[in-house]
Amino acid sequence: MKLIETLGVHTPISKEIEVFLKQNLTIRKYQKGTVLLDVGQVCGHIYFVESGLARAYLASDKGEDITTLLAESGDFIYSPESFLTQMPSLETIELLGQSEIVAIPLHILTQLYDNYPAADRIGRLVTEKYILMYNKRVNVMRSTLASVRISQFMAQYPTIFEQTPNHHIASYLGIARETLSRYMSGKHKN
Amino acid sequence: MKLIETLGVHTPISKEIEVFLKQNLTIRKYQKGTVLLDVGQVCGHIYFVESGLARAYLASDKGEDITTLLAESGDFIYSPESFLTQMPSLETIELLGQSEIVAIPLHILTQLYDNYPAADRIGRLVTEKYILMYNKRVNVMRSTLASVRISQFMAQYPTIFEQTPNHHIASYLGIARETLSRYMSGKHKN
DNA sequence: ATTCAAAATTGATTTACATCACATACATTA
DNA sequence: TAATGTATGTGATGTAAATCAATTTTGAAT
Repeated sequence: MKLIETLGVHTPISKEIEVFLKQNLTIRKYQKGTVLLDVGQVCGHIYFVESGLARAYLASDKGEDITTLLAESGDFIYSPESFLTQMPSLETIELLGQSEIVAIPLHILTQLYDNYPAADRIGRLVTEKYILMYNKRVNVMRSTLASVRISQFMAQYPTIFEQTPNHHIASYLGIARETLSRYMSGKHKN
Repeated sequence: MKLIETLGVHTPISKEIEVFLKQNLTIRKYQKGTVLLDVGQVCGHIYFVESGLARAYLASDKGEDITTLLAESGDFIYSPESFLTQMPSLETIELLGQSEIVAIPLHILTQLYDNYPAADRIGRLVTEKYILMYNKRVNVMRSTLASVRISQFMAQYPTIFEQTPNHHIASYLGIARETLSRYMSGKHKN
């Protein structure tokens, strides 16, 4: 499991925790288009992408949906709003390609945290890493220029960039799909 | 200490931890303009605002600085990039008014986490709360319209909004100060 | 292979906002 | 209270990117 590996990056993970995780979690293969979480459901799992690609999105007022998160192999994806507050989700989570996913149920996570104090630390460190990620993302989003947003994204997530349909990336970056297209083919003014 | 109160919102905080914190941390009063962290220093503390107002900012290439965070009474402020990686900070943290601050040194935090397993959980929960905050912020930043950013900010942080100079809020939201000014006085077209 | 739908490209037009430039108001210190 | 700096307000102008409108390309399904 890549998941175990990923969790162990910050602190070595104890044998007991590893066993607990292996006993309670399984990798499952899903086909492209599978919806892991739908609008209105309470997000009861954190999903870990062992392989493949997933995205979360909000249905906007005007038809078009807004991609809020893209996750590749080694990333977690879930609805923070819904999972952490246990309120119905506004987001949908779907798979962009055939993927292997480990779904971590909330109750298993709770058991983990309650039975293995060291797990809280792992959880904290993982969460801190995501703080850094979000922080970087806010800084990218603040820069008005589409070109900057695009190049930063390409540099940071080359794999996601090449595997994800352009219009999803555009909405993730908060720009029009036509704009992304023009920058990609070098047909913007200047 | 408001800090103790704030930490206890999610999980009741044990007497031992409370004592440990009270023994190792103190509220200090600083005057307006005090710089808590300067560019190039490694961020060695998390600052908690007991009262007053603080902001973090990046010096941009072109004169103008970019406000990255505003913190009011009850908020934490620090440079996540520098604190979590222990690399020199790109950000400056300064006080916008006379404030009472609790500076939490990294080594105290480490002691806390190492000696009181329950502290990891508190840390995790606090960190998770910030995930929600950042998540919301990314969504605000994605909406192109300045008017939306402004009204969301006003609704979410009314106190900060009224107490902070407009140009800092503008740069926090990624818009020109003139634009904020126009929206405030209703002199934008439409 | 043929058909159909979804995605990407490209041009024309519009617009929200940045930028520039200056004026006014406010605050801080001498 | 004058003087200097800092913050805000307002108009004029320019521009990056949104929007509108087709068209072409790609991909999926039968």
